[in-house]
Amino acid sequence: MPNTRSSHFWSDHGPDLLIPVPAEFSFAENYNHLATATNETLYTLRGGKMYKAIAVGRQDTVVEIAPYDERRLIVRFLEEPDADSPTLRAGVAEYVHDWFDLGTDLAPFYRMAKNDPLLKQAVESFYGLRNMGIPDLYEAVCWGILGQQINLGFAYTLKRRFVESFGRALVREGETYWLFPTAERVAGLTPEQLTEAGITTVKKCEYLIGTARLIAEGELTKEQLLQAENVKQAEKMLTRVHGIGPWTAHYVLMRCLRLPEAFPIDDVGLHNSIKYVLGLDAKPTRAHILELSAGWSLWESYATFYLWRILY
DNA sequence: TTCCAGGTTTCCT
DNA sequence: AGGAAACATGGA
Repeated sequence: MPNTRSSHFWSDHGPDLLIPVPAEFSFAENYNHLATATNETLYTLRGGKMYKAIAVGRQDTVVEIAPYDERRLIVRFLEEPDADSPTLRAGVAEYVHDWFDLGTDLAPFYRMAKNDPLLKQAVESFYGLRNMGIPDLYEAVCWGILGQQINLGFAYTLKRRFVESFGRALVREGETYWLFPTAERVAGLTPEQLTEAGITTVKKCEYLIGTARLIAEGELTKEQLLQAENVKQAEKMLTRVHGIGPWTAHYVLMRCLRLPEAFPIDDVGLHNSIKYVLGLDAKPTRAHILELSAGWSLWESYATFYLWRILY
């Protein structure tokens, strides 16, 4: 978490914000990564720029994100009367910082990966790609649940139905931008309301509501998870929740809490990527993956993220 | 029709 | 603790 008390890590540029990026950063690689998502609801790519609705406290806003120079991003507010609000500006800057994972120094990862047979090609091809995350805990949990045991295309369809039924639409400059449904909103829904909205898998509906209640009641928070002694304990805090198994737990720890050693080892996409890179006839066994990843210590999440990227 | 998809729960030694 | 079986839905 960047320090925003004594001095901003970002700076004002008229009504816009300038946000510094690390050396190991490529706007184009991150843009191309976002572009691989088909049917995405929660951001828009247009003319080399990213557009995203962001909630800061009770305030909703929409921003445009683009490269400013080699070392900075520029963030422009779209039709935002409160663009001079310090809390809104700080909140947006922190969100962007978190979304792009700008606080991680990737140099050690690249030093390790350039000698790793599985990662070598990926880190060359996608140099500057960050683990673009899901800062909101409920959104991260939902995306994990929605993605369980179905193909990714259908998962995006379910997410779109969920967001467009229970999220909030913001219209700016003639375009619509969506905010993910809040846990507070979904906590008050019934499974029937979700199935009627097109979430055809009943179990997922129950899980989406159950986790919404926990999070809305403050019984599952990012702060609690970050206080865990280690990844094993954080995993346990998550897997005791109905609908969250080992895969979803590590997915959330990787994309939201950003534990570097989070490792969704049972992930089918990871298996397919390893199979592809090594030219295997069949998907690797768990033991084989443990062997291949022995040198990834504290970079398991980034290794997984880069291997996923290969598949698209 | 069969198989698989960014798994989880339940039940069983 | 660790493994097998049941589970649900859409797309290729």
